[in-house]
Amino acid sequence: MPSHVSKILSQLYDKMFAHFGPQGWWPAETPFEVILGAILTQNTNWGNVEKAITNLKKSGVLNPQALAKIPEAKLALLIRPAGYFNVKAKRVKNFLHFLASEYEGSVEKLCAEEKGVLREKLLGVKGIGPETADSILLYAAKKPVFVIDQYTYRVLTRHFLIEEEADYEGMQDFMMRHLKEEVSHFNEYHAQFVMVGKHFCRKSPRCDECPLKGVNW
DNA sequence: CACCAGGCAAGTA
DNA sequence: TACTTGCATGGT
Repeated sequence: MPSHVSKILSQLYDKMFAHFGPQGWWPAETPFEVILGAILTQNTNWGNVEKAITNLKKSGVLNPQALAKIPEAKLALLIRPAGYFNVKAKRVKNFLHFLASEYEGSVEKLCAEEKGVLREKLLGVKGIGPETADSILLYAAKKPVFVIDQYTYRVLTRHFLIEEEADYEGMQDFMMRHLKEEVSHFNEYHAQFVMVGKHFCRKSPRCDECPLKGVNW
């Protein structure tokens, strides 16, 4: 028996999906690329991340082994278009050290780790916070985890589905409590939140044109 | 020109 | 504990 909130969330999803169509996240060719993208896109436009990824690919270092060998300063120059390149170079290096020491440098082994254990271990890496960890869990390791971001917060608060004071864990609990635990659905739902957030629910919202306008509950 | 972008850690009081 | 600040490029 679906709860009232579950029905609302289902309506929201249907409206967004009808407007934007399937997003097919994450836009990457390999799980390792997903992980790098998750770190590089922190507070950064995805287009800039793509430039950085392209640089890594052209330099032939878009794999854990090659990337671990190049100096941090060199890495920073390659990812320069993604912004915050010095901090992000360190964060990528932190992750690579973690991958080497905990999973013998194997992304496949990392992805085979149990969900809760992996989440805690990822959060132990300096530079990987809740959103980055959950993006890795969902989009690289295919674990059923709902990713929360600023757009999620804006949509949920502006539609009075959660309180303004809600934190990351609170929003994640809310979503996961009311949705069927399914990787493909968590994947697409989060992507739809980002799309509606980008186009209609910014700091200067276009609520009158938003596909979520007129959802009745 | 101002504002924004798929966060996080470190510093301050 | 609860705020604030630094990090930085590139598109609109």
